[in-house]
Amino acid sequence: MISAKVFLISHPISANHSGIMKEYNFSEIEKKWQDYWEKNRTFRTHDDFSNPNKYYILDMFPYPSGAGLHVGHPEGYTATDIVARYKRMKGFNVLHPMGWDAFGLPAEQYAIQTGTHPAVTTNKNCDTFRRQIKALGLSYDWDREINTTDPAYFKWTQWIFIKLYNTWYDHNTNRGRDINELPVPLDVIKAGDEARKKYIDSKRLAYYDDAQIWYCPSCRIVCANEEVLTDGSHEKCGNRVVRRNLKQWMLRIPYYAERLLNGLEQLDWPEGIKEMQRNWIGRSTGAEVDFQVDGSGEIITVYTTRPDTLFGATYMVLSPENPLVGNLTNPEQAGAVEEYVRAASLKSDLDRTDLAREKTGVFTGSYAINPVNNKKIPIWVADYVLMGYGTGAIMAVPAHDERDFEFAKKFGIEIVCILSPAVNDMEQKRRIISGDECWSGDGIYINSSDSKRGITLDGLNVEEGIATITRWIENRNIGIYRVNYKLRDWLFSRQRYWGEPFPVIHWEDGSISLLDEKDLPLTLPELEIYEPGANGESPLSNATDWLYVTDNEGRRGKRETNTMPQWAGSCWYYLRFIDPKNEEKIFDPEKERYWMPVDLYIGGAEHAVLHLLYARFWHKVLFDLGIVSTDEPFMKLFNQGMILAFAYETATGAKVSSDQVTEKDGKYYIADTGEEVRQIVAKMSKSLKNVINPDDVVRNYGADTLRLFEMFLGPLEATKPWDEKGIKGPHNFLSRTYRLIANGENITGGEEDPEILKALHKTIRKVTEDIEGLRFNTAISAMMIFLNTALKKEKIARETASSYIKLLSPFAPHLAEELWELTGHEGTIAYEPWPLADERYLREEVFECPVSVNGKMRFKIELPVDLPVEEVKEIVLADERAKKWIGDASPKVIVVPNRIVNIVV
RNA sequence: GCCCGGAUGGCGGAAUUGGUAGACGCGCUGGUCUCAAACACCAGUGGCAGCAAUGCCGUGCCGGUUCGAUCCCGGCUCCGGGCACCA
Repeated sequence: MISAKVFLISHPISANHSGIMKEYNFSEIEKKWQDYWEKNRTFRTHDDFSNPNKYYILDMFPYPSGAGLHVGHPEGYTATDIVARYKRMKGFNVLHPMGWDAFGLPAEQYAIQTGTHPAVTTNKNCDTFRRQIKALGLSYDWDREINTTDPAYFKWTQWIFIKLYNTWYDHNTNRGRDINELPVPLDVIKAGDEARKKYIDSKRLAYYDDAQIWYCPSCRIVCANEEVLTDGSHEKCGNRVVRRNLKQWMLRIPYYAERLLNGLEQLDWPEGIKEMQRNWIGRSTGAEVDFQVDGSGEIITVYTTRPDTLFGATYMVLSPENPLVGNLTNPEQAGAVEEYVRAASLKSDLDRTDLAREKTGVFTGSYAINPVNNKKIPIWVADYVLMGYGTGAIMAVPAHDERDFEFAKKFGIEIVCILSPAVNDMEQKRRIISGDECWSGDGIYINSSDSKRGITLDGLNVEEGIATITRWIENRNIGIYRVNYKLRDWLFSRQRYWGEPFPVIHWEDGSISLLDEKDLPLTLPELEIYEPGANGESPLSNATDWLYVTDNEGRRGKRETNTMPQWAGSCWYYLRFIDPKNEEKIFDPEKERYWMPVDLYIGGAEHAVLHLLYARFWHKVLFDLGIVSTDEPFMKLFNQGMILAFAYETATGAKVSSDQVTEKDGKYYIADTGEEVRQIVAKMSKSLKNVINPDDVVRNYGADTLRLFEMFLGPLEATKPWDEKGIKGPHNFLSRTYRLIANGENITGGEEDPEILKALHKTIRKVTEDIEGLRFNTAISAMMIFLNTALKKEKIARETASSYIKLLSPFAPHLAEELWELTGHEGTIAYEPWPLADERYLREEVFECPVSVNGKMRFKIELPVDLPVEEVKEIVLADERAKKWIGDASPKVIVVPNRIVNIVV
């Protein structure tokens, strides 16, 4: 011992065995290879149609915010990059592009405050994002970079808008068609040109109309239904939205509801996302039923999913906005109804989504006739019925609908139970039948027959009842089977400067025309003031030079001053990546046929409904018009989970900025006051000051470590907390890898140790399977296990090292390139063939068979693989350790071949 | 309220979907190196009892099916996400 110490002291450098050891200098390595890739354009994608194996892998492109990247971005980008690099090594022609969804409010807000043109801000932000992304070593083909704010790009966004305008939906063939092919009914033609134009406009997928829409006074912008949260606030700014009537561009997405719904089935998407889209589309089936109004010629048509409960309909409700309200209100009730309707319109402005939601309503004084039994039922007005869904009127069945029940109870309206419920609880059954409790489940009809009208439901169950009554209604011509959707027209304009201008002119005679394709793009004018008007005018209304136009005949017109919402650019960007520089066409159809559809699309779940539904809608329209070759754009979708970060709050729940907190003995305190705070995990946000910037991580540990760490954190889809303490693990793994392989002395030329060989092939198999399944955390763990095995041996054959470097290369590409070079290879590793697992090395002859007694593992015994069951039993029962548990009993033995033996005593 | 997820050591998470629970990593403990520390390296590490061999307990809770349950079934609790007067 003593002499050894003396020896070591006298040779301090050799303290780390094997002489001079090169250290893992990640900054140098990463810089070197990023320069190499850039210089050699290593990841440029060629439209090589001769390779039938193409793989289009796409990230949801980011909005380049001023704050730059946070560590959530690299998570998805690293995942796609691993797959892209892996697929290249598998011989696929890979399309893996990146671009910027760069229209948006923040740049415009900044322009309002500072007068800086949004394009300037945007370009600066794009530069930052590009620099940060390049520092991560992501293998994008930068020659295909696109930017939605580039006129060369939004020219085609405008072009698609013109296509939407010139398309109608043929419900017979269920596809969109050119507006010139729209058959116009004879009576419309007879009614003249004006009527004909009106008819055609009523069929276009894009239309301009007065609509009651949500308006955010704080942002001075209209919002799509989807952008308004349940509590009536604007999802962007959190302020209250109000109802307004404004002329706006709308898209008739509901025409595609059925196709958008059915199309989901063929898609390899997370079930949850598909379910959210289904819910959003909100298909329901039922019937429209006509009710005569007593003593008047009026008819109220209602939509109901439960026509089978007609016998239980004891009143009707009109939405306050329903145009029939005026006609159906009798003079005695007029005051009360007017007051209610007025209050409701105010309420919809201020408090439409009142949480208390006590049912309110007022009687019109009129009655309707229930067609199944001729009974007179009162007609009410109540705001729990919405004008925008169904027909804006309902038949109310309080016995079998919770909302109607609540309303009827409050206003003392009759409750007639017509369905004996399928419940065992006799007391509950009694309550339901007597109308003291509501029942919306299945059961057997009672009181639901009328011999005069030839309708009998009694004795049937709900399913049979719905079918029977629907037939009866249709035969009697008082209604019709109907499919309904929650999905509404999509409000497609915003009162903003920084968006795509509509290629639209409004003429003084009230007509609208769209620009010619050859006049695209219509670019934005230069402005001094970016602020929108207080009444919802877009800032573009100030651009007088740009705004006014005169045609050849001297007719004067005004350009559309609204711009498109941010969704427009992201609705089709994946198509432009295919042929991003094409000036003649949106893209070359041959290239489109080769590259589409997107094989794998990765992004955050926050776009589950909006972006993904809109993009699918546009895609289907383009498909119907023969512009794209596939019906769906994104075959496989995967959502990466959010990365959360630690944040701190006081005992009262007040949030404390992370930079003010210090840790001591596992507890957290505010540095200045010493007050103890609690550590929580929360979304990264500026206000909590818990945003992690990837630049810092790259500087301290390197991009390869960051990539590995983000992937090692847990399953890609999981929400995970960012805890930088753990980053040492992946970093160590990389430096240990470097130490093993960069050290020439460890690399041998000859035969490989059988144990390492076996470990290698197991690793190849595991890593390959895990990349295919997007399970990067376990792939990394498999490589760590391999490294541990190899390090124990301190020697590794060159061939083995090469295979291992290849496995590592999609995850830690810089280090892999460096090691590839150090082990004597030339050029990039990016296109080297992916290693194959050789079954020969994977086959086992013996295995450690666990033996359990009564289901509890007791000991292990080495057994040959595939030993016949009887022999296994014999060997196991003969074992001393087994005898200890069995004693004198004669046990039952269950043998699961090559897996486990269970002795039952 | 409804619809989707989820709950496993001190922590992030594994587990071939009915067959050895806790891989891998962090952290922690001990050791080597160091004047010392950091780094690195080696060993250990679910809890309880025991010097130990070993035994008992253990995958949010209660119950069930099974030779055997983290996994399947029934009933809850809590957490995350989405939707919400959609007739």
